[in-house]
Amino acid sequence: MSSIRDVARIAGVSVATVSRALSMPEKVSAESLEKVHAAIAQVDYKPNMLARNFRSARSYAVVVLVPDIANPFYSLFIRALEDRAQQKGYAVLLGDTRGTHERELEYIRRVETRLADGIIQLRPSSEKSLNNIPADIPCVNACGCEYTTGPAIRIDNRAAAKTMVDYLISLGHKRIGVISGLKDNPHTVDRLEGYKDALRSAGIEFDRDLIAEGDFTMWSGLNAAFQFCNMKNRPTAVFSMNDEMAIGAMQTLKAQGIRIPEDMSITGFDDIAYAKYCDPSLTTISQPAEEMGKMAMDMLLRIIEGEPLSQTECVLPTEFIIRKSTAPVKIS
Amino acid sequence: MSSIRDVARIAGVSVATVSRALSMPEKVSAESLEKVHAAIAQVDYKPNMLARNFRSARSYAVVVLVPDIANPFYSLFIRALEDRAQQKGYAVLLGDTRGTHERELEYIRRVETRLADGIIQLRPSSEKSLNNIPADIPCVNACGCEYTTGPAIRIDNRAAAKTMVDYLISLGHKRIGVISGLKDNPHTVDRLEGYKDALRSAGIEFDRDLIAEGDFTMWSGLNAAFQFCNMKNRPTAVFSMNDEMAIGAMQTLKAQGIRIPEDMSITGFDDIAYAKYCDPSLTTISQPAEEMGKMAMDMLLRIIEGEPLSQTECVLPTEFIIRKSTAPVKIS
DNA sequence: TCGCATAATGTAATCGGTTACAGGTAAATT
DNA sequence: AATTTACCTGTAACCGATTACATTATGCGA
Repeated sequence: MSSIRDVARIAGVSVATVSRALSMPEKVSAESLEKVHAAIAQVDYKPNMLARNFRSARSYAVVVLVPDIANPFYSLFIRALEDRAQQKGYAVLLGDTRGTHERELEYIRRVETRLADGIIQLRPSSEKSLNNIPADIPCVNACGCEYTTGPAIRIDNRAAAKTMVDYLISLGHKRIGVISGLKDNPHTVDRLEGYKDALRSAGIEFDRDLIAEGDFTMWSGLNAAFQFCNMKNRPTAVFSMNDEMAIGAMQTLKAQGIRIPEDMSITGFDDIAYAKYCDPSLTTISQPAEEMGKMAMDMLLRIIEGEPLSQTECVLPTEFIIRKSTAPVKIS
Repeated sequence: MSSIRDVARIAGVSVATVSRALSMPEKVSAESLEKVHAAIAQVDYKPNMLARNFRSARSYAVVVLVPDIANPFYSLFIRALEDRAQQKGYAVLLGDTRGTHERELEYIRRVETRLADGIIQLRPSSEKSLNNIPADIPCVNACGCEYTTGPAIRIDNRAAAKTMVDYLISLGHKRIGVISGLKDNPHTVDRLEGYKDALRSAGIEFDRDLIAEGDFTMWSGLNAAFQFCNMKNRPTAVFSMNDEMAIGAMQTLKAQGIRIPEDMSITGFDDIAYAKYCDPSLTTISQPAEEMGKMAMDMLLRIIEGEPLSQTECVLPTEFIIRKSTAPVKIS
C-alpha cells in the first residue's frame, strides 16, 4: 500500500509538499501540483485516514445511542442524523443499546478512547433516570423531555398530549383510557401530565383504572387493550402514547368486536409510516423527526468543534393529525 | 489527557511494560502489574484507540451499506449485524445510501482510506446491476440473490416465491396478480421467476398485464393496486413481492370495496412486524433476518481477519406463514 | 545593485501507541 | 562452578500523516 512518502519520491518533491498539495493546494506551485497528482494517479495513492485522525486527535465519528433500531420511530431519526453527519464529513457509529445500561457504557467508552468524538442520545433521559454520560463528553439528546439536562432537542410532549386529549373531550368523550409507556419513562411522565391537564381543564376526574401500562411495543399495546375490553364501564376513547401500541390495541379491539371509531376512538403518537396505512388510519401527533435529527447533529458537531451554542435546548412544534380512528362519542 | 508515557513515569516502569500490562498481562510480573494499575487509576488513563488502530493499520469498524434504514425489513438486519459486530469488538458505520450510487461510493472510499475494514452490502446485487465495490476490499452481501457474485448470505427467493404462488393456486386461484419491485432489482427477477415456475407447473399461461410494478414502498403498493381494481377481468389473488407494498395495496382494495380475502387474496414477503398486526393479518414468507445478519457479519470478519472461508455462499431456509389475507377463490 | 517581502519548498519533530531486540537476573541443568 | 534457560524489563524504531521552522528562490522598490 502506497504512502505519502512513495508519492513524494515519485513526484520528486518532499512529503510536506504532497501533504500541502492535498490539503491546501493554493500554497503549492502549479508545477508541483501537477507532479503530485500524476504521482498519486500512478501509484493509486489513498491517504491513510487513520494516520490523519490520529495526528489530529479526532475520529470524525459520532455514536448514536438508540434503544432499538428496529423501532420505526427511531429509524426516522437515525436516517436524518446520518444524512447530516455525512454532509459534514462525520461517520455515524450505530449504538443499539437494546435498552441496557451495560451496552450504553460500552459505547460511552468508545468516546473516551477517542473512537468517536461525541454522542447523540435517543433515549429520553431526565434527572431521575440518570443518563450516565460523563459531563466532559460532547452529547446531545435528540429526543428529550421536560427535565432533560444538557443540550437537547425535543418537542413539548405535555402540550401535545393535552391537545390530543382536548380533542377527544371535544368529541364528547369523558371516559378516556390511556395506554402508557413504562411508568418511569420520561415521555410517559410528560404525556401523562398532558392527559391530566386536559382532564382538569374539562373538569373530568382522573381515574387510575383507566391507565394501562405498556412498553411502546405493538405487543404491549395488544395486551393493554384487553384491560379495557373487560371493563364493566368501558372507556369510549383510548389515548395511546405511541402509534405502535395503538396499532396493537386496534387488533385486540377489533378481535373483540369493538368497532373503531364507532364504538371506541383510538389515538396514537409519533405518526410513523403505518399510522397512515392501518385500518382505520390513525389520528396522531406528528413529530418532526427529520428536523429534530438534523438539528441535534448540528448542535453536537458545533459542540465538538468548539463553536458557541446560541441555545442549549430547542423545542420544536408538533403537528396534530386527524384521521379516521376517532369519532364523536356514541349516544347510548 | 494522560498518555501511556505518563502512566509509565508514575508507575516507575517503561512504556513497554505498561503496554504489555494491558495487552498481555501474563508477561508482566505481579509487582509491575500492580504498580501499573495503580498509576492508571491515579491519572485516569484511557488508551488512545486511534493510536492503537493506526499502528495496527486496522479500524475495527465495518460499513453497513443499506438502501434505506427506515425500511423495517432492513432495520431487522442491521440490528443483528450490529449485535454481532459489537460482540466481536467491531463498530458498525451506518451507510444509508438512499439508493444512490454516489453515496455508496463515498462509503466505499472510507474503506479504501482505512476508516473501515470491510463492507456488509444489504442491497441485492448481481452481475447485471454491478455492485461497484473493488474486488480487493472485504465485502459480504447479507441479502443476495441467485446471481450475486462474491461472498453472500441469501435465501432462495425463487423457490420461496414459487411456494407462495403454488399455495394460491392450490386455493383455486388462476388469475394471480403480481406487485413487483423495480424491474431490474435482482429480488424482483428471482421472485418473478418463482411466480412463473408456479404458473408453468400448474399449466397456467403467463399474462403480462397481471404484473404491476412498484418499488417496495407502501405508497407504490397502494398505487399498483389500482391497476387491478380497474381491470375488467380482475385477478382473484395478488402476490406482492414485499409486505409493505401488500399493506399499501390493502388500503386501495378496501377503499374500493374489495373485501380481503373474500373477494381477493393478497400475500406479502419478508414478514415484517406489521404483517402480523395489519387487518387482515398477512400471509407471507418469513426471512431469517437475524440469522442472516449474524452469519454475514461472521463471514465478513473472517475475511478481514484472513481466516479461510468454508463456503462463500450460504442459502438459508425461509418460512411460509399462512395468516388471514388468503382464502379459497370465490365460486362465481 | 542591494535589501526586503513574499512565495515555494524541504527537513525533521510530533502524535501515542506497539513491538523487535538487547540486556539483566534468577532458577535449573550439567 | 559453569552453562543454559526462562522470565522480565527497558530502549528505541516504527506506523503515516501534519506542520513548525528553516531555507532558498523570486519579485519589487529604493
